[in-house]
Amino acid sequence: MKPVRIKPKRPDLWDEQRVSVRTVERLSAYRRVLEELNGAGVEHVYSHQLAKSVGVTPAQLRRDLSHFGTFGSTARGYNVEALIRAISSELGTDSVQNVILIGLGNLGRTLLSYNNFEDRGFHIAAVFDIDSDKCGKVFAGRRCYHLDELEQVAPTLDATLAILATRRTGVEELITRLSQLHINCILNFVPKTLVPPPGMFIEDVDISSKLEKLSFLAKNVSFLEETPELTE
Amino acid sequence: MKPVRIKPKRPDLWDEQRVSVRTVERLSAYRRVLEELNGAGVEHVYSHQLAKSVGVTPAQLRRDLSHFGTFGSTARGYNVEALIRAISSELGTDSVQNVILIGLGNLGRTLLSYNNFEDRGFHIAAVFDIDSDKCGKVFAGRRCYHLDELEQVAPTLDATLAILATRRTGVEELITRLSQLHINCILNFVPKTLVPPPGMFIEDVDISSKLEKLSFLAKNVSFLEETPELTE
DNA sequence: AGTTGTGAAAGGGTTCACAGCT
DNA sequence: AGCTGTGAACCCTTTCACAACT
Repeated sequence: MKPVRIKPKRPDLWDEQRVSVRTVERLSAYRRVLEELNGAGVEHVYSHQLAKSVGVTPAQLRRDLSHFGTFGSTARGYNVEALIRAISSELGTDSVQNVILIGLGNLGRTLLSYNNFEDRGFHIAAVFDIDSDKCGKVFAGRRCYHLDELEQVAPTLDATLAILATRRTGVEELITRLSQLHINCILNFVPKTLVPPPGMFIEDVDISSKLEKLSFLAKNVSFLEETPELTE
Repeated sequence: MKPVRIKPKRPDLWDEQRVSVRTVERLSAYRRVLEELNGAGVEHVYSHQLAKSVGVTPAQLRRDLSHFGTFGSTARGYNVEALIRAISSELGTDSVQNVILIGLGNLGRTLLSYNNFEDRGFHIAAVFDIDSDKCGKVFAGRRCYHLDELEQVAPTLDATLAILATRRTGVEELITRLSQLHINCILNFVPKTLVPPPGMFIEDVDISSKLEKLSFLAKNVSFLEETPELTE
């Protein structure tokens, strides 16, 4: 997996700054635990505490954060609220982003009423489907448009993210249309392997694939890693 | 991420055989595309064709497969059906596995009626919830039990996999109970970071985290990798 | 005492490139 | 001609270990 070059928000990091995608994924995990700590009234946390909760090594946590700046203070660790703000800023979730949802079947409706998105800085602004019975109606506070209206409605929403929860037929054309609308980030629930056009990111959510992974692990139990013996 | 030592199903691979978790994840992707090819009547496929459909390099595909045996034939490539069988066997999905589902809210019901599981070798055999209104009733052909009955019912089902789709409260105790029932593989939809007890695997499905990753990528567009120029 | 941030080393994963084969 | 499987090289990621600091 190739690293991503990050934009030099901080001038002192200009030249060769690269961040691994794995680091970005862990950022989410850190923030989630930090939110829990914040809710519990914790103000400061050490890298070994946070690392243990997330399931990584303290060194990894410190290295991950070091790509984006210096957030810790010696002997007091990290300020929880400040670190939440810093990570949110990096992830781009410090202000709410509009997302469009395509496909209003069982899964689509479940996603619509899934509060976790709003908590984490994403707002499903509009829904599209091909079923004319659904179009024009309002689901969980969001109006459903016909997919044919995508080109008219989407540009008014200032969305760069789309969630795909349709059937398998016609997904490729849909990807092309989204690409033309400059909606370049796709969260894809359709169980079909898609080759993204240049400049587009497709993130697959394949639940069966995760089950397959677990199934493999269950069969091949002998682990290399011993218990890391992290002390609190 | 540490590699996993695989059991020596083939004696010729006994000694130090290790497989990366990433390799296992790609196995799912290969199989999915192979099923599509099989459905289209394709009998043989070259590594560069299959690799392109999946979005990996041909070398990577060949290396991944080489961990499990020799499946290709020079000048004819891979037999699609044989490779499907081989991968299924490695993943443990060559026969149907029972899975239990805990939590019958919106998400749980969506998962229950999600056909893709059955197609890929998994069968949700029973459902558990704490809502007494649901208990005793049948949802999408599966009887719903009260969570209190978990210890009585689960052992009769021969399940090693569980899907968690409950609320956040009480998940930790649930994990402990599952561990005691030797259900060691958990697909977790609860947006809470859980530290698995020894011997247990927890695979998180955190949709918001995927959106955060996409959000980061959208902000940091400048990519290192150029288009790989794979010729068909 | 105990912490963070980071060079340097170690470890793991991917790609190259080619021998051997059809 | 063109393919697979694989040693070896390369690259990326993680971990170690310590200087600087409180």
